[in-house]
Amino acid sequence: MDALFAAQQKLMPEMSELLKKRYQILQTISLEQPIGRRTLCEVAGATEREIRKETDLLRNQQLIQMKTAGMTVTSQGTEVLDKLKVFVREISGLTDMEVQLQAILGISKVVILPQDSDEIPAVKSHIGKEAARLLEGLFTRYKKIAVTGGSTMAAISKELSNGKPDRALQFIAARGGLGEDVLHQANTIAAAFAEKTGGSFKTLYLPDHLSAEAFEMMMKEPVIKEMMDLYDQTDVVVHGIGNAEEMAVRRHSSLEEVEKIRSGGAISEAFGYYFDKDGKIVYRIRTAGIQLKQVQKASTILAVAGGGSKARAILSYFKNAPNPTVLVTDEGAARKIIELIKKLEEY
Amino acid sequence: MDALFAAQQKLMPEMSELLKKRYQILQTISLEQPIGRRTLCEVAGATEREIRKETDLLRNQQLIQMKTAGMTVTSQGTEVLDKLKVFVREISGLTDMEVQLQAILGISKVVILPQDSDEIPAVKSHIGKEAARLLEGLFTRYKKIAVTGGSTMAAISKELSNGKPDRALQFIAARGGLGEDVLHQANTIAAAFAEKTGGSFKTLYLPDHLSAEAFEMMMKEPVIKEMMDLYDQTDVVVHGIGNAEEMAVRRHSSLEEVEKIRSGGAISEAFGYYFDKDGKIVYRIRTAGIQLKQVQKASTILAVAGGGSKARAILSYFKNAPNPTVLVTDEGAARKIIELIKKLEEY
DNA sequence: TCTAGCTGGACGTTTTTTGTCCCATTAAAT
DNA sequence: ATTTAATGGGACAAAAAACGTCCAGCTAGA
Repeated sequence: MDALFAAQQKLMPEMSELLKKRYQILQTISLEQPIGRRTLCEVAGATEREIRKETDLLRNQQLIQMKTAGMTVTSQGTEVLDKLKVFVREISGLTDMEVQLQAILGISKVVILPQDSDEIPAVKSHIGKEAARLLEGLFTRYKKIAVTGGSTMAAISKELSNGKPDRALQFIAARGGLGEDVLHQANTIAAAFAEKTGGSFKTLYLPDHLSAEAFEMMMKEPVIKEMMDLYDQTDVVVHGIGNAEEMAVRRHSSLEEVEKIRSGGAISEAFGYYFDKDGKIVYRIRTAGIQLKQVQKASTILAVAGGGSKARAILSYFKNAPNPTVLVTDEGAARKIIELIKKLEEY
Repeated sequence: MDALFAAQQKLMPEMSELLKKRYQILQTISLEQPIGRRTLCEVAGATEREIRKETDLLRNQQLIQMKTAGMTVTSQGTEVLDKLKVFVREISGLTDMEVQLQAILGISKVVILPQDSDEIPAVKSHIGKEAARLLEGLFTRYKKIAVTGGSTMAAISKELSNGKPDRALQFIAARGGLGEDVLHQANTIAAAFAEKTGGSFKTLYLPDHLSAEAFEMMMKEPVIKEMMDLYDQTDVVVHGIGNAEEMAVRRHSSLEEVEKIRSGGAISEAFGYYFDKDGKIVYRIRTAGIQLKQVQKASTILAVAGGGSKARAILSYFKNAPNPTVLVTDEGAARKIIELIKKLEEY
């Protein structure tokens, strides 16, 4: 970092935290605008008084404006956001952590966003936005994109900008699961991606859990076979990473399954596969969906997951993750991962 | 200024004041070390609590250390002072003001130091230090230096660093006045300069006010004549600028003299000359001392004066000041001068 | 027309800051 | 050797600021 900034922080140590806090608030407003005070409190994880104090200041500084519909960021505000982006990352030590994580996880690129999405819901949007930007950067080269479900994936779809539509883009639901909340399943996400980008989408309506016979039968259906072929041609895979047990519960897995997952020591889950602490596959849902081999064949894989609670899962999944994977995560998860690694090294 | 800093200040407007305050405290400690809390309060013009709060912070930041003898600046502290020097000047708008003043006063160089020496006594030391540094820069080229009296000049002598002694340096008392406080008269100052730099000094012990006859008589004395010759060879003149009336009072001038000064509309005083608002000479003390013509012949002239109360005097003196003059002043005086000029322009 | 969500005002209750002592200690001066 | 004047640190009541929390009035959109 610049020596001048170092000196500045030496003389004003409180500056760092203050800057981060205000930046985060301003950024959240920018993302959710127009947004009211109360709503902002919840989404930014702060008390009403605090939000009020800061937003009053931001208004006096002409960085935001307050209308009856809610608060909006002014042009000056977006400019400030833009100018300070790198700086905030720097003083949060995010750049350093990104390099560390790249080494730890053995992948070529990690993007870390400030704060912890477990504590501050708005961080999920920030992650979504960053992932959306990265994904958009791939659109010119790659057109066949497989997407999974989950709230993180939903956040990405929200942040995809409706730029010039690209009809060639094709979003493929990576799994046919109906176990989850409709808004967060792969099918819905694929549709949302397609709508935002002007592309098309392919869905797969099949329950996650099928008996062996039913499964075999279905796989012979032309509609399903077609999807299987698409998976083979996939250029990009975008997926979240979940905690094994949480996912099992959310999917209403049978007791038998839960037992397998538990006894196998499963920690993480991604596109229907359960991994243990060494990244070995413990169990996979018998479902129509993308296969691990097919994922590994993709040119680029975008793994998106944030929050301290996801740290162990991320670490587990990346033990054997394909090399071209890019991870988008947040500070909370990143710090926890580094902490876990340090503890491991001590023993 | 850098766009990044502008954005930073937009988001944290309180930063600017805070930085200036802490910097000033740290700088004062650096200048007066070792210094105790109480003493620092007086010299920095702040309450005990405030000083205490800030010094506690500075200590936690390892910029100063507290011993029983007083507070001292650590090596980190001096480094921070050094790094932030330009920055503090920038955010105080001093650089801008310097350019403005150069134009207003019609001279080539102005140096402005933060704060107002009327309010904060320590600022006088800062002015002294800056003037001392400038003067030291001239030592290699110029050896014959005429100095006047006054508390400002005394401040310079205090801040002259005892670097490698230069026996060739010669400090000449510009006037022989005995009217003032001994510590602040030209003779004492010349001696102090010489002691700090390892040079020699020439003094002139003659009362300021002499009858015409006595004056003529004395001028024929060889000791005096020698001084007069020295004035002709002077390379550098360092002088303060005073308020006319204040000086008259301090010098215990006769009623007759005071009347002349008053009726002439004298505003400023420098090396025994009194100037009115247009820079015209209203009166001069009949004394053995450097002549205005001799001052004008010098290669460099260093005028040093600070504090809002000196603004009018500075403006008055510089109406006709020699071009190669360099002015060292403070923010208080500078702002007041610019304010006065603005008012003048309005009418 | 109605309702949900927005801002701005208000106010009692903490929490922090502030002003002001005194005290033991130490280094210098007598 | 003794005094003196300065130092940092501790303490505490008073003042000020910050905080949590409510309500009123308004506006945009359903």
